[in-house]
Amino acid sequence: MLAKLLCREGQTVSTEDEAIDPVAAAEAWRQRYGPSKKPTINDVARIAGVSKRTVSRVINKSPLVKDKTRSEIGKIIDIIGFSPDPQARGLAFRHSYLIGMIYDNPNPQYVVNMQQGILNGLKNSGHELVVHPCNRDSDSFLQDARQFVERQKLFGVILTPSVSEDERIVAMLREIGCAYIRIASVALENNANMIVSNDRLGGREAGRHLAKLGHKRIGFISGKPSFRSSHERRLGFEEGLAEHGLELDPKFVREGAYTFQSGLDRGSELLQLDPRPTAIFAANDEMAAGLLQALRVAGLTAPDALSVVGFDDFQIAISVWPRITTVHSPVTRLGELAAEKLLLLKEQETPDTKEGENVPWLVERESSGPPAN
Amino acid sequence: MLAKLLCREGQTVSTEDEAIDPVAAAEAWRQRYGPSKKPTINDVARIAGVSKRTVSRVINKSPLVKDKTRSEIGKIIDIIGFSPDPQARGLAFRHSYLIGMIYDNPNPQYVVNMQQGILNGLKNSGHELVVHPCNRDSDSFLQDARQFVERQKLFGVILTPSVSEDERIVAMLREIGCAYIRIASVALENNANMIVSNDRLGGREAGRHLAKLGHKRIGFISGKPSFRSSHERRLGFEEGLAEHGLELDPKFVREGAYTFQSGLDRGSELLQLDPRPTAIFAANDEMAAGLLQALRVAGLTAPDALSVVGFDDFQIAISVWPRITTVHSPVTRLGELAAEKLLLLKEQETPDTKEGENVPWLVERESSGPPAN
DNA sequence: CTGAAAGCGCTTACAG
DNA sequence: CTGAAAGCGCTTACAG
Repeated sequence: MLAKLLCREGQTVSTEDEAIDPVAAAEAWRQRYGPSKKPTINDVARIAGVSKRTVSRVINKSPLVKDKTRSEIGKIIDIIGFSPDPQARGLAFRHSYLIGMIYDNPNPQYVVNMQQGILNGLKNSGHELVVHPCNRDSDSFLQDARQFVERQKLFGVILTPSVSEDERIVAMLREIGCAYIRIASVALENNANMIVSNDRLGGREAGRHLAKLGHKRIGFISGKPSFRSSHERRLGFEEGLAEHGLELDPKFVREGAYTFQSGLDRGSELLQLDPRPTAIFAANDEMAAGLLQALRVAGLTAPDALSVVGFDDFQIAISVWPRITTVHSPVTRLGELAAEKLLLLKEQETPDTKEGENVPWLVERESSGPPAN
Repeated sequence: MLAKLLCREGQTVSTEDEAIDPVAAAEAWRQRYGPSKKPTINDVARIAGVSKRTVSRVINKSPLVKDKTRSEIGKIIDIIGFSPDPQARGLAFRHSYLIGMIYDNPNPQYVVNMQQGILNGLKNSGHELVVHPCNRDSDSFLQDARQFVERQKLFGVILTPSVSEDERIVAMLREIGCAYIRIASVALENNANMIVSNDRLGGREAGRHLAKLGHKRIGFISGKPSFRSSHERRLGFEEGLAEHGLELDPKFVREGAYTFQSGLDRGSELLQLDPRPTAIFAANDEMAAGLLQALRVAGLTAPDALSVVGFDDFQIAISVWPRITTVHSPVTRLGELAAEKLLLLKEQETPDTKEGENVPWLVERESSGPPAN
């Protein structure tokens, strides 16, 4: 019947008791304008024979639409390939569909993995990721961040360590009403805004590992004190040692900066001690690699002269020799979770957070073994 | 005089022969609404006593504005802190102020350095960077990219290797009229759309270096054939060798994949040859590090058993031992240049490209030396 | 369950 | 050199 109607000159005809076929009308539209024309909400409304208000309702999943109307509009949208303009939508909604990632982590692999994870979590949500490195020590730090968020009217923001630990920026975000998720080694505030990587648990594994191997003189190279993760990794490490009746001797502890060079420098210092430690836990792989370099410079090798354990499990851990026993932190997964949580946050839904889901784990490699003496 | 006027109840009064002081009016506005109110073009127009059309003209640097009007409006903008909403502007202009970076390079340091460079080049331009990893082998590769560009109505796009070498995506961008800059090892099309890293020149330095050291049996580990940079590095390398009457023996050439593991695997193969090469150029640092690992596995060391040269000069080159002699490629600078060129491209200006500005250079370290035999 | 009108914050012909 | 009106593609009270 409809087929017959459509045959007349390829046009649909509507009479009082016959409805126009929306599918056919949509196909005709696509036919007429070719594949490159981008339809608007007005095109959809015209084809469907409804107001754009109604189309808007189906876009925004309002329940106040008759099922039949909804499904017809849905079909038309599919056929003509309509997708609402995020810019126009954003203008009306007073926000954009952009997620900001604000970071100051110096490790490229951390940044890229995190980005990848966030992007995974954003997939098919219609949101895009805009990246924003920052410098917490800059005078314009807060102002830069604020301008970034306000100008782009960001949908929300994901903060990674160590800027995620900065209460100033968090206060600012709250003040301007910007949704945010903080990724950090430990819960810094109520769960709704946090993704926690539980670095302490990872540090504990490192401590247990070295203790079980029989080490007694055990050293530690930290990150900068402004990095909370470094604290957590140390606390966990000490817990792991304590389980075996050991404790960290302050004279075997040095402050690094999460860089290769700091691992090399602080490592050299520790190696000059007499007696020197038989094992050292570096708070990240980059420093552990530097420590390995220090060993070489001193004419020593791991694990016979010194056991080395790192944290992160990035490529560097398996690019050096011996390969580094380290704690694996699921960075990409953290990014994914952060993105998902941010999306839920805006939907006012209560995120069903599985507590303790992210647990780092130990990866044993060749850089650690029993103590020599 | 004006001061007196302003004293009356803090209001400005205008009489026939006295103009309102726009500065004072602007300050009063800021006073009244507090620091968090975001002004719009209408606020500026109202305070200045002009139409918003005129304000729009000064925002867009139209010459058709009287100097006095322009400077007054400029002052008001500064005082009340107006900055045009990119979303609204974009809606009217039919494009956004977002730059897309489309990449498929597997090296995190490359990606992060590139991003940083692009961001540097975008600074204070009012544009933001949205990142978009892609997979050239995916069926939806082209469609994904197209949707990304069209949905966000991107201002322009920066393509990095190897996706920058994909003619399909470039054709698509041209078809939909999206401005783009391709970053690549060699000019792939007319200069206006290219930033060239001249990898061949870098490869030549590597070749000269090993030739000068006296090596004769020289090997090469390439990247995947789909990476143009690998070709260029090899061609340059052969040029450098040729200058000294040497050429690459095919039996010392292996195909890697720019990864540590491929450097390890292909390196092991080359080391089993008899006689084995006395020097190997790996087309990137990651593979050179893998090659060093292969040496260790074989009970050999660099540079006495084998000289190793890499390419990139990333952190890995100085994290391993011996530190890798390599070719430095100014990735961050390339990103910066790409961003600047893209901005100029849209302004219809002819970019004044300094040809051959980006020249990679050799960095000598401990992994290379004279041949043993 | 649906629609006509106004508005988000800008710009662009068109007049003057 | 400047302005009133319409428009970019959406959404939101407000009616019905």
